[in-house]
Amino acid sequence: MAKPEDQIGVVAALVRTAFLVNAVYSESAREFGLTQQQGQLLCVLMPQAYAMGELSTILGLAKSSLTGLVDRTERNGLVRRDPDPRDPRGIRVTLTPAGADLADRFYTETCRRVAELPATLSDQERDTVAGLLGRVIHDNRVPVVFSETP
Amino acid sequence: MAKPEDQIGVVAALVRTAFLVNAVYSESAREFGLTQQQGQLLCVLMPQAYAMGELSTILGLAKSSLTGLVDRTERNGLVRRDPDPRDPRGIRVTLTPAGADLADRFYTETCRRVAELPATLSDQERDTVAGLLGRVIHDNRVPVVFSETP
DNA sequence: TATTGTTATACTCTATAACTATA
DNA sequence: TATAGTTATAGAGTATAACAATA
Repeated sequence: MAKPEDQIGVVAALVRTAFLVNAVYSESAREFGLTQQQGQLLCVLMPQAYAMGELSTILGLAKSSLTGLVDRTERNGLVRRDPDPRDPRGIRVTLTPAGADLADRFYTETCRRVAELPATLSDQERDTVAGLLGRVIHDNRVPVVFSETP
Repeated sequence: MAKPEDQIGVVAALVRTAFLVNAVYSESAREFGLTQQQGQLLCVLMPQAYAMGELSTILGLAKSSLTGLVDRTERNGLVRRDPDPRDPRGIRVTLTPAGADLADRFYTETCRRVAELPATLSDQERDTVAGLLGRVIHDNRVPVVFSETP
């Protein structure tokens, strides 16, 4: 039972929730032999391929940081650089079959773990949180780094 | 206006909110010449000093990772290693005056930015989010890496 | 000239294993 | 023996600046 003095403000609630989710995400990635960043890259690529510049924007990283991340993930056989047929300068980063398989499994397990976090909320309370955070996400134009229906 | 098809599940809501808050936190730290990790260390140390092992638990890092983080933050003049009077093996990591000052300013500005994220929610909706996430935090024993009343 | 992506360089962050010093 | 913390090592993540190739 939450006592009144347990009530925290929305800022601390958001920051500490982020810390919690982050820890769960990292731990899940780790158990699949991924870093958090590589796991995030795989999740972004699940629905479709992207150019380096697009990934840079979506993930909020400098382009050269992306080069390194894709290098390492490619070296692990999880993604591939395909030429962009419409622009010889560009490439499309795509999941390999092994990458798609691992992404599926990582995604499923991470969803399972994150879903456990609000275990003590009622179904209706979970819907309420989802709806309100969904508006925060929408209004702040958060990129789709993790979609519920991949 | 959120249309029904904008409704996302609680898992995606949590993961994408974490991504958003993380980006804001990092960006704020960066503008104060801090990394996200150093900023987090300062925030944890605002209310009190801690031993290395305690910080390791609070931040979820290996002890040797803490050694490096404290080394770099100490080199920047923001924290200090004080001997633990009760155990010559132990130390207490403490904010220096410069560190306390920077922590205050970083904390205040970060709060301001995070508080803007739910700008389009009503006061009551913000309270609802805070209450529900507060329970998630409580039930998952999230360490106090960021308190609302430092 | 502007855009796409990579390279070179320099840090920071992190973990594992081995170590020192003290309880 | 167990605990507190550091060192050694290796790799991953990140940014800035300079670069190459193409539009």
